[in-house]
Amino acid sequence: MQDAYGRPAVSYGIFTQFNECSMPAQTLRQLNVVQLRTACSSCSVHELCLPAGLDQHGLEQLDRIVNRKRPLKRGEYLYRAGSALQSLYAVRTGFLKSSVLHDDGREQVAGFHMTGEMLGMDAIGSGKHICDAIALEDSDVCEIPYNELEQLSRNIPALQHHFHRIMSREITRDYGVMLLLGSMRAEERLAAFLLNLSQRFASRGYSPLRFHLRMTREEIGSYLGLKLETISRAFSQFQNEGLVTVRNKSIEISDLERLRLLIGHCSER
Amino acid sequence: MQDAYGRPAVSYGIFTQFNECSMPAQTLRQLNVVQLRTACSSCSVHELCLPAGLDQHGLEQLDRIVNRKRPLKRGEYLYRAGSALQSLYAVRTGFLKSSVLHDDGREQVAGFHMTGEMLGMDAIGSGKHICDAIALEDSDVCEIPYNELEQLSRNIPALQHHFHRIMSREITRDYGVMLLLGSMRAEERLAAFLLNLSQRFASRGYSPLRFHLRMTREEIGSYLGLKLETISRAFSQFQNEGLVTVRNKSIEISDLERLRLLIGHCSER
DNA sequence: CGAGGGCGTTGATATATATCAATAATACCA
DNA sequence: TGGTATTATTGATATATATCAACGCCCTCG
Repeated sequence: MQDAYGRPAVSYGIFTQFNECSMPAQTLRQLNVVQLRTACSSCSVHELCLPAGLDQHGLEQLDRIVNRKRPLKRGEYLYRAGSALQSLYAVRTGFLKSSVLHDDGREQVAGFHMTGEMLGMDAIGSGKHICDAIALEDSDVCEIPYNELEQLSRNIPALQHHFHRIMSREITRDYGVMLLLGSMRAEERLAAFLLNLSQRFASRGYSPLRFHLRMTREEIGSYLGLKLETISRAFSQFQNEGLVTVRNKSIEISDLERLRLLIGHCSER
Repeated sequence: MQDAYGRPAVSYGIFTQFNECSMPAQTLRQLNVVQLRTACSSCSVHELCLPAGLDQHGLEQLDRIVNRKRPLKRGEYLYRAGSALQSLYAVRTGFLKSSVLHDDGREQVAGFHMTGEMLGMDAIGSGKHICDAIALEDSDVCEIPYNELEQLSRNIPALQHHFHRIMSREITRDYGVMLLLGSMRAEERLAAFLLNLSQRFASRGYSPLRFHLRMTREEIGSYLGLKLETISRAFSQFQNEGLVTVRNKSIEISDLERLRLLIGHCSER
């Protein structure tokens, strides 16, 4: 097995097998499922929205059950913890977070979701969502009614398998986060986080070295099990060491390799 | 949403909806899938091995693809990270752990698995297991060839749905662990862990108040993102406060309610 | 029965990160 | 446009947990 973040062999990003896509989001935004599939058949920015391996007929069937949701404004909820499962969602454009809430008010960000990624699978077990999903910027999602997906995937083995893979990768990602939370120190965690984002941006055709954070330091901290001040300090530290140039939410990775090396060599812990 | 561990509304145990079963493991051990289902139809110690809602015919079909594996001795591997996905596994009797490995040698226990729980779902995404699964005591598992399960679940909607629920609950559990690792202090984590075990033992008909830990302090620590000394100290602390009586691996919970209250009231963090 | 190794406990100390606090930069909104 | 709230940075200090170390208890196995 390979190391946590940034290394291709094991991907802890939710859906990190996006390696071949270089279609700009601008274009993606316009297309429906079938069009997308057609336009970019080797591209997998379509974990479910347009699964690999579906034939034309399958795609049309899938397209029929997928609805375009009204776009979300920044800060709007896609769903809330406790609400009944109706649909799974795939991010078309934008950026969302999932957060789990304690009853004592503590919040833990469980994941960030970007174009092509699915969310909502946590609700299948109990029929209710266990976390809030909130748009971190204006976002556009498509909605896949869960019952219909189940039914359709009974008829389309490739869809069924693809769906299982998506669920499984979410589990894989979660294990990666556990590893991160359970055994990495602050700087390692942040490095891993940046590398993961970098990779996810890259596979969507964006620069892996320059990107814009959509979340606050506090949200990063929550995700990484750290306080916002610690995130801030770690960023400053990276900047001092010439690893990264940080200006608010703009990130430029100056030395990807050293950032990678940092993980696992920061200390023994 | 409810609190993390020990509260019924949200269950972070892998498969914690076992509430109605009171059949001793001794009996369970003898039975095959169909027999079990018949013997204990309201009992769900059978996340997959005998899914709720399957009719007799469905059960027979399922039973046909499920193989009994040769029993595992303590310390034996059920599978290793990197090995190809062949089957998913359900614990018949015994106790296992899953652990994820860094390349730098760090190990993180990602979960403990007891009777009726499934493991191996992490491998569906990539076709390879991403963690090691190791028996912590002599164990007996049944093996469900993954391809056949997929195929069968296309014909049996109840099985399909049940399988999805299992995957989803694993995700739910993982979110709970993230919450724990990301926002709880040492004593809260250990309390949550004990309450979770308590609940899982209870739903299998064992005492929720007295049980035997199958794992070492080090393994608990790894799971909870803490060092073994910290686990040891937290146990001692609980004992001093009259919450728990600890004698090596035997645990007796003396004050379940206070143990519950400890979570979220330990500090603000 | 006795030796040895793994496992667990406990103490002293070190250290990473949280907390508290002040200030600065930025974004948002009237 | 300016004012205010949010977000980010940085410093000083506190604290939780890790680390290092010693010891004792089992359990196993010769």
